[in-house]
Amino acid sequence: MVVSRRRPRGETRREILALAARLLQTRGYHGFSFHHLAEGLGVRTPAVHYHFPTKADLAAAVLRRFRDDFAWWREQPTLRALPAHAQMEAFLDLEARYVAEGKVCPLGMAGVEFASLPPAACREAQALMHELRDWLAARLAAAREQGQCTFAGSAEDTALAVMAAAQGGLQLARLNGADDFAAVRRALRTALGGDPSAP
Amino acid sequence: MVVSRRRPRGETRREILALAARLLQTRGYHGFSFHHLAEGLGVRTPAVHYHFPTKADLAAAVLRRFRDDFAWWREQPTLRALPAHAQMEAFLDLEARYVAEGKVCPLGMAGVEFASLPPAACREAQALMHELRDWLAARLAAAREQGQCTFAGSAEDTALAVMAAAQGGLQLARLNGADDFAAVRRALRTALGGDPSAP
DNA sequence: GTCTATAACGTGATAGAC
DNA sequence: GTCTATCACGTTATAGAC
Repeated sequence: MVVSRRRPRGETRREILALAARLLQTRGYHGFSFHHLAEGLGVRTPAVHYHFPTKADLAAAVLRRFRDDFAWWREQPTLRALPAHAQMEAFLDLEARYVAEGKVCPLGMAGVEFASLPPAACREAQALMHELRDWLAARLAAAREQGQCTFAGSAEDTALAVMAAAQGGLQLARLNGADDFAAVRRALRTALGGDPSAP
Repeated sequence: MVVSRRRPRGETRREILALAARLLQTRGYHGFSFHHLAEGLGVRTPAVHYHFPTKADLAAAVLRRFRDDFAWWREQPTLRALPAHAQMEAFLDLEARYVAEGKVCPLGMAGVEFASLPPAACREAQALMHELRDWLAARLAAAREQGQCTFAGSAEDTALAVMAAAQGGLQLARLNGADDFAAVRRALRTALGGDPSAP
């Protein structure tokens, strides 16, 4: 016999993670509360605590899910079929979507609030950063080797610069409008020796 | 007759602004309280409220002071005597000092917490961003005209990219160590056509 | 799994003495 | 200018019923 539920099993947990991710990317860790979460989901705060005992648990889980999502995304056949430089553009497309949603990069949030973030959340953010850096550096190195890019300097330095420019660009876009992220992206394309007139 | 004070007139206000700036750049707006300020200054919280009635007032005043400091800095004769590209390097030196102090760029903090920041603070941050962007774009345009840089694309786009990379680099440095800011800076020099082996 | 109720605490802010 | 005392409120978190 099936007991009726307002949501399927595991659905509330997923919705909490999704809303918490959005709040983390728009208001920062200290800028939202369990009340924001509960209100947004149509439940009470203890329901949230049932799924994530503490706010620190929740933040770590959200960042962990960013890592999982990235690991999944980068293994997609449709992505892996693309040339290396197009894979990097696809990553910048992800960031561009954040702009449209008024969000910043989770690594930007973590960087700004690092000193006041729960330790477990810091560790997840650091792991995400390493994974993203290594992936980007590999794409950049391959793109240069295959003549799709012409940047000088090491792929590792360049990967960090691309990450920094992208997350900084998201933040500038919040201060001054989405065009500023587009401007940063144009400058990035120019600097990497690709085609600056691309979308 | 002079009444003795623990601090000279106006000194406490300055110290509050300095400590608040440091806390804003390390913990974010929602990551510090009047208690942090009072404890750090050896006073009680109402003493802070005397100088800045609300936290919103304080945040706006701190960002206003960043604007004033930048306006003063960029007019210094010793800076203005430098070639345009060296002026831009001097700006990156300022950011590098933040790295050593474990701070992020105030514009990064404002970008991340934008949606939960007091309106007056948002306006000051936006004004600072515009002033910095215009100054950087002018230096970059002059540097290219005088053959000190060789970047392609518009000076405005490039200025935004430099700002984004610098503030993103500060945040990455918090996650993974100061070397990452140095790496971003190297990549920046390479991309702008300067000498990447500079300090 | 979600609820009501409540505890325990931190925070922004004010009143009024000194 | 700074203090003590205090307030109102929001926040994280728990207990126990359903």
